[in-house]
Amino acid sequence: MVREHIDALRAGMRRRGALDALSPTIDRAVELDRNRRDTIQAVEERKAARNAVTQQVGQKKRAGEAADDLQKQSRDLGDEIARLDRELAQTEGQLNAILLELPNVTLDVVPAGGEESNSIVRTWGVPREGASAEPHWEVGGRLGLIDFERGAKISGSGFIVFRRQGARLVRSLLNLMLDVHTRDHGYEEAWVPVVVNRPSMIGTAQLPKFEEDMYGLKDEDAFLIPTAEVPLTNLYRDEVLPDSELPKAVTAYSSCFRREAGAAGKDTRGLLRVHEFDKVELVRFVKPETSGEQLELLTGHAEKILQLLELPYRVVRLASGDTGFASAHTYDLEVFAPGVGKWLEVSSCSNFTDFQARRANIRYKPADGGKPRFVHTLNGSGLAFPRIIASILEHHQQKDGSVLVPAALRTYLGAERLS
RNA sequence: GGAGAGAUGACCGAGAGGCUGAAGGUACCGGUUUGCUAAACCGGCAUACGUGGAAACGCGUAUCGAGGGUUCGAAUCCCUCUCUCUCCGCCA
Repeated sequence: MVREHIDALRAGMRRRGALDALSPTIDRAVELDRNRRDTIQAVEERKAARNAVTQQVGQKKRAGEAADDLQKQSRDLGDEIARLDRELAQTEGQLNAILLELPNVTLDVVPAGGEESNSIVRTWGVPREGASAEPHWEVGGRLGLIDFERGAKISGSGFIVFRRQGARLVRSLLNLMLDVHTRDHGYEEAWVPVVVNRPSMIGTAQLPKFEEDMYGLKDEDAFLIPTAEVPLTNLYRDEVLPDSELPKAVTAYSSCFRREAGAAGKDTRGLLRVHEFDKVELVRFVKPETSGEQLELLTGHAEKILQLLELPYRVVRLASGDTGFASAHTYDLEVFAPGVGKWLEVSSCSNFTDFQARRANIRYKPADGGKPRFVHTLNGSGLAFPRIIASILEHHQQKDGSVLVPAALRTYLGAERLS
């Protein structure tokens, strides 16, 4: 597959600004592929020969004759086959390892370049003046909604305890989001494990490249999920979906776990970057030719929540170099937090094209009866809680120090104000 | 955690070292016939990789949960693992 798209692959890596780094790797892949096919031919030739000899042995034995010479011939071929098979396994292992390290090729709508080439696609709402706003860690602490100290005590830095109305706010967000996505946006609700095995992590491309970002289990080859994208997408790993079920949309709330190794000190204050957080995730399995429009749809679903929460936000199209490893096209949703004076990423909506589907082997059977094809997968947060909570505490805070609860959340929260 | 049973094509289910990519059935697709529905009959019906071909398709290899072993030869024998089921224990 790589063989046929080698030029597109090179161009894609160039747009990510990664061609220099990956060019030798790609050359190596081409070489390994050549090597693999040569070895396959050699080994299969010998297997065919052995099968023929072996059959003759059978005939002779049945006829009551000896077949010592043929048996020796077969044994010799067997030795050669064993050697070539080992060689083949090694080549395929190396090739596979390389392919797992190559990022997805971004779509044509995605500009080349790094972060500086990101573009704001649209904005919604009006950011509030920063001067009047208190940072969320102060609001949260003052109102007794967030207990940073005890979170650090019982688990470590970057673990949060929400209390009283703060805890209920988390529960309210979870219910609001799942209700809207299932009722208005047509998602099937799922509740998924937060522990997944290695094949699942490889399927959605967290592994092998990002193992150090993950919490691994000590006694088993399993991991805590960094996002519900992993269990949701892997729901259909190694399966063939009927055409009629596409597009398939699933959503789940889950805790998410990230080691955030190497991120120390950068935007880590308060709720901005934590090791465990809550999120409602949206995942779609779609036909390849529809994935472009499906990304717009999915992004709209996530935006809807921000609108209901009455938080000003902007939609940013990421440039190739800033687009995640597995993604071909990503919109980041950024919400404004006036207390910290920053736009915070609360959702990353991505079209993975067939990148994850190939790794996870997720296919569909076309209605015309053709061969199964890889689906396209998409996902996005809808939404991640901590930064949403930060923004709510900062954007909706009132002069008297209380926080006005957005109308959509009031019945869930059972209050109009956090105070 | 302990003891036992099992895993074969979309599904059910035979096979117990060579003649088995795999009987038979169901489902599905095409056809024949019967004035409808139904039935009967005939035919088709796996995937991946390699290779040849413009293509139709041909050839080769592999695949009976996964991986290893025994053997000239493994769906069939042996080992390990995974999963499912039953019983016991423990447990929210």
